[in-house]
Amino acid sequence: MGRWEPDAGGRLARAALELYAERGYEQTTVAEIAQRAGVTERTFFRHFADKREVLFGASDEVYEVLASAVGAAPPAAPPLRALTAGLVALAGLCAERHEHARQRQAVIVANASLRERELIKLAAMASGLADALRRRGVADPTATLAAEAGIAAFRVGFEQWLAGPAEVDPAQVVREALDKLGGVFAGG
Amino acid sequence: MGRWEPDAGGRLARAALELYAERGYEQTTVAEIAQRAGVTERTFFRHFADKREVLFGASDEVYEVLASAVGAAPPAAPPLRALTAGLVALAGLCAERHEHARQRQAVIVANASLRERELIKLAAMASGLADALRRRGVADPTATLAAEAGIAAFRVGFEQWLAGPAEVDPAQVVREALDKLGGVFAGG
DNA sequence: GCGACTGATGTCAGCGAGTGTCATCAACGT
DNA sequence: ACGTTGATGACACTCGCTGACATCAGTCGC
Repeated sequence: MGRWEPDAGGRLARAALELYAERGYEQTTVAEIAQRAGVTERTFFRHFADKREVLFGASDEVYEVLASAVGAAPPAAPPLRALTAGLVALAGLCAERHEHARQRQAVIVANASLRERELIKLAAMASGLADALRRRGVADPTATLAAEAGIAAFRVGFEQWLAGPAEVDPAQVVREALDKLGGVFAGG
Repeated sequence: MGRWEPDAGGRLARAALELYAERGYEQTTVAEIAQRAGVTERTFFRHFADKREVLFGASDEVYEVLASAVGAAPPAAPPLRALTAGLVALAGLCAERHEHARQRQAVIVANASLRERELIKLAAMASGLADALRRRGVADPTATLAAEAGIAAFRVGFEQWLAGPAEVDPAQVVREALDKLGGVFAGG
């Protein structure tokens, strides 16, 4: 065993989510989070770039899943098919964590600066998705547009899934959102 | 004439854009902006909620133009037609200000927290756009999806317009972006 | 074993964003 | 003239965040 309790980052992330949920993001100070995690304020900022980032640490894993699922689609598959594969894989990541995702989302939507941070994470996802489509030979601006629209559909589907019961398959809800979006442009 | 020079807010907004462009957003302090505008730091925060908001003051006007153009489309027009009308009207607002828009955009893309703020403004536009579509009888989640995708297309078109010569009509570029996006879902 | 090194943490000083509060004083209405 | 209003100044304060240096268990080379 080390000089300190292990997993300081994990303790900080859990303490932060708890406190943000209990009393709100703005009413929570970094000093309080650090105290609950048993470290100093300075250590918080060694693990997370800022007070918001503590809720978004898992983003990196997400980019990889998205890109590899898009790349794994059959080479002859049209862009929409590859896009769907990526977003369905993304949805799969959350399937087992309905309650955690719901609590986290409740904290985020309750605060404007957390919503800002979420939006830039989604934009980064869209950017990575567009990259993955370009690697499949989809040209710009089509790749960018498809990625942006796809992420929008994902977001809408994800919110629907959060609002519903835990048994529902998030991947299926995301598929349906993409279908609906297709209807806007195809059916008029 | 009042006790002070008039239009303190305008002077602050101009001073801020100048300084952000000259030396970067993070290297500029609010005290410096206030000094260049001839007021105190406290006065800056009476005119703008924070250091970022000084670049986004015109947003309110934007929401109104968007909503009224969507509402003004013929009642029988399909959602895509109404959506296009709104985004084209929005593009028209910028037509005369190519250089100003370009400088402002350069400042924004150079800084992550300014990009965050821009994204939440765009999300607010999408939300208002979805409202306007719902008032036309478009049901959710179609209204939300169409609005999100439409804003994505607007953004892509707007960036293309900024990158090109000032004579190009931004409305036309936005139209083309929407067409391309339609191709993803229609043509496969 | 012993010393050098590493790496995560603590400690402290400090800057800058943003807020609450009260004072000031031209303009305006009565 | 007199009270009111509204924009501003002045000042103290909290909190997010950073840089610099100290500390010390574990580890590696010898």
